[in-house]
Amino acid sequence: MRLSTKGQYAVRAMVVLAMHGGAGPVSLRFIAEREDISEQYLEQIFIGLKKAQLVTGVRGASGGYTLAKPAQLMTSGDIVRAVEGPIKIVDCEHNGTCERVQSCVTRELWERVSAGMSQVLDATTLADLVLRAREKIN
Amino acid sequence: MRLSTKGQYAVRAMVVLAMHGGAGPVSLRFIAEREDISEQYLEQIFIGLKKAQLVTGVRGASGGYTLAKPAQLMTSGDIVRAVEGPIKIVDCEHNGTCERVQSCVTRELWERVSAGMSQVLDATTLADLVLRAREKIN
DNA sequence: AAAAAACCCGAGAGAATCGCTCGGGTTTAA
DNA sequence: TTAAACCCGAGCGATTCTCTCGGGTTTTTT
Repeated sequence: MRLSTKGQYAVRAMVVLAMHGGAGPVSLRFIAEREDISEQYLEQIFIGLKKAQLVTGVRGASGGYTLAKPAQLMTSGDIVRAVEGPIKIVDCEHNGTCERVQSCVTRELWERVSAGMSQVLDATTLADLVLRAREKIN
Repeated sequence: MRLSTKGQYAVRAMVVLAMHGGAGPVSLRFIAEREDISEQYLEQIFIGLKKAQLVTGVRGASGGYTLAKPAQLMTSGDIVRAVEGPIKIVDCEHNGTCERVQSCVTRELWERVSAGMSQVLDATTLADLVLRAREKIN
């Protein structure tokens, strides 16, 4: 029951991206040094972010990544889902048709837990995180 | 971001235990067959449950396990914590003293997510689960 | 035109964790 | 006395995680 580093790195990287918002694309090298994350690992993470249309890549020298839409319109849930897939704490195949009654009861429990997680993640926009970060600095 | 089978099995096993509550101790073999879980794996899980004083073992022939207290006084959070440790989605060592501001901001996020999970888990007692299971049967 | 910066991408390697199994106990009811 | 059941540590195969390697291609800068 633990979020992999991929999800954690993704959110941290997106905060960096959002904080350097207006000033052109931000290179992975910059983020990698700033956050002490492997640059090549970041590349993999950004493939997911790009696929989910949260960032747009700018190729060539002095390129990098920019947000694909305003930080207000992007939640931490979007980011986590982009790199980790759907937010669910257990994966049950046979939907609603369990032969064991007990496991069906627990399945409902896990779904409520997953919903609780999603609720927090979807309620927090990237803009919120940036705001908190700026408050910390001052 | 996924609960291991240990936590899932633990809750399912406890539901079985609670449903056969009054009628003496329930053997692991019974639970194992009923829930299609390895008996020896269950043993390991019950070590945790016992350590957390959620069950009491009855040794010898026709022994087994019983709930250590009423199902109303036991939450799914207690059970999960007993076998999986504290409910937290990331583990950050340096508490409140991050050198990187961004990661501290995300740390707060993960804590809120973990709190969301705990809220659901601690609000659901074992008695609730049993009630839902009985409703399903009828 | 050339070089360098940066994204793009698949494959795989080392380590950790998961999900058990094995092989031994000890205790107690029948 | 036998068998059922709990008790317990060690370990093993498979999977997943976290990252590296080695190649590209694209575009800016010089």
